[in-house]
Amino acid sequence: MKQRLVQYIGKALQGCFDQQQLHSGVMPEIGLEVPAHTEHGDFSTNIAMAMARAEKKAPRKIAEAIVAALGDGDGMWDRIEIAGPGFINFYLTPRCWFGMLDEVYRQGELYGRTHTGAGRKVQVEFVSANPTGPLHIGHGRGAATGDAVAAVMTAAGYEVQREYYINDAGNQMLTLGRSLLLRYRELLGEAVDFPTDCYQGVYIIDLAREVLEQEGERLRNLPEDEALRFFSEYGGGKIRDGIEDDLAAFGVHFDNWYSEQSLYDRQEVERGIALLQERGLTYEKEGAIWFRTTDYGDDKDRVLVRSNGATTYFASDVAYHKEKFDRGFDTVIDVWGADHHGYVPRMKAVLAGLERNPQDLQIILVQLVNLLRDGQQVAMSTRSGEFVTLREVIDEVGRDACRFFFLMRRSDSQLDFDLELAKKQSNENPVFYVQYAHARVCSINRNAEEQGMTIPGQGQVDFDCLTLEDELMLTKLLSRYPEVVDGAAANFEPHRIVFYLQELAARFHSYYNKGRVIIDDPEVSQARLYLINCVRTVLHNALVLLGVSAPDRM
RNA sequence: GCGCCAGUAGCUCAGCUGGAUAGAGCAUGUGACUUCUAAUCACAGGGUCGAGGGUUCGAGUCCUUCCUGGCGCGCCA
Repeated sequence: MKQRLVQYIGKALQGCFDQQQLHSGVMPEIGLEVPAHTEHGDFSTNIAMAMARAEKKAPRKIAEAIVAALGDGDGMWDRIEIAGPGFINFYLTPRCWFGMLDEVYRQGELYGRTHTGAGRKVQVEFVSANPTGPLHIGHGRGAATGDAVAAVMTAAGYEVQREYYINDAGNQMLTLGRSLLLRYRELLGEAVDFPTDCYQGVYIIDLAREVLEQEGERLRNLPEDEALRFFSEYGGGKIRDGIEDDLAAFGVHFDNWYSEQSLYDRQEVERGIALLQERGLTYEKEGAIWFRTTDYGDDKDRVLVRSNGATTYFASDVAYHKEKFDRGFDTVIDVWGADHHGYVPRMKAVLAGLERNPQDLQIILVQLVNLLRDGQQVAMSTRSGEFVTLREVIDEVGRDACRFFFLMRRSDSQLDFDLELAKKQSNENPVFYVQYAHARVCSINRNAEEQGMTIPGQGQVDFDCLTLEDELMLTKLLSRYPEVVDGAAANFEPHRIVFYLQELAARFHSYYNKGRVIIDDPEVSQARLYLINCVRTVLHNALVLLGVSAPDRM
């Protein structure tokens, strides 16, 4: 709809230039928006004002010329008005709007897909929690956000891959192994002094017990390094599997699990460092190798190789991101906890060092989650091992509520997650509100079928039967859905889908309460059924993007 | 000290990349179930958009200086 209008305006502008009505000859970008107030029409453009400077002419004069050139639009609009300082407002015909319902019907589950991404390859890397413990609630928000961003971008026509980066190299795996080994010995009755820098959580003890049951006491007499290797690998693998299970329970599935260790095994880390060295972006100081990230806006240079010869986490990140682009992605998106925001400048510097546009890497920072129960904060501390796991929250409040809550706010604002509220089956809970709208349509469908009616298809209804203001409003809202998807994709903001859903559900509930869909007049009933099933389609499609189910009854 | 993010109704938050009279949910108050699901709806009150200055036809949105809160500033991962 919007696109068609933009084309008309473009044509009119060209006409004005050709006929010397306007002189600057510069085709401006045509901004078309839905005005906040319905009195200002269905669409509004500010181009006359935007052109005022170049044309050296009053905006309203320019608007008049454009409007004159627009003609009648083949019945697309009732009227066009020039308003305020020079807005051009379009009032489209109901017939034109209701035609959009056929689009929704025809495309069905595909309605809302666009070609904006033009098949460009995008990778979304998210969660990427260390395999040293189970996922907690904060990871859940990252998972919901990353998955929804990937879904939204897929809908917008990008080719998207979901990737999980496993930090399975370095000290932490040894620490995990040591933690397990010590707990194992403890279970065998040894007196163990469990260090504070080991992982404190009870899941470590559970894992150690598992090992004991499977392997017996034989590991006790293994040489230390051999035992450590066993426990590291065993623990890392088990915890990784657990993470994968938890994510599956959350409805999140990755296309690829990428091992950090594999970068070392394939000498990618060395290659990455060498590449930066060849380009003269590094130097040696005090026995360490530094990357001059300050050249690209970072506030300090960063170490790649420590004076003891060990590479840093940053070094493998250089290799990892280099390798991502080698795999042919046009855009790479990293979803990080907001506490890592200090790493953004150095990662952007990596892009510059790789001679890529820093814009090709987008970093979504997800703020921390404040877990509440009845308004009281739930204390959490990863260190002490006292934290609420994602699995516990899914089990308690359900996957739908959990996902919806995580996506209700823009990701860079902090989120209060109240367990009691998320569980409540009441009007305080926005998840059910939206799902209920979907279930209601299904319920009406069942009712209609019981009365011997069939749900109408395209061409089987007379739009002239849709005479109510609410019916027109609903239709307009449905027609905006693809733009909402585009906007959410372009800005990496899945919460826009949530807000749209709430608005659509509200409009539908309101419509439902004002009158009945099925009335004595079969033609009107048919038209209304057609409309509300378009609503159902869009509710369903949008919920799917968020990973939330669309139930048929509640 | 430096940097990043935030500050909008009593509370939690939107605000479509600078547009017209700043919105929603919750909470509060009143009303609607012999009617396709009341997990719903209708109506009402509620604002110095943290503060000051600037940019322009026009600022919640951009620049700047303060104030407040969160986070980050390792040859850790």
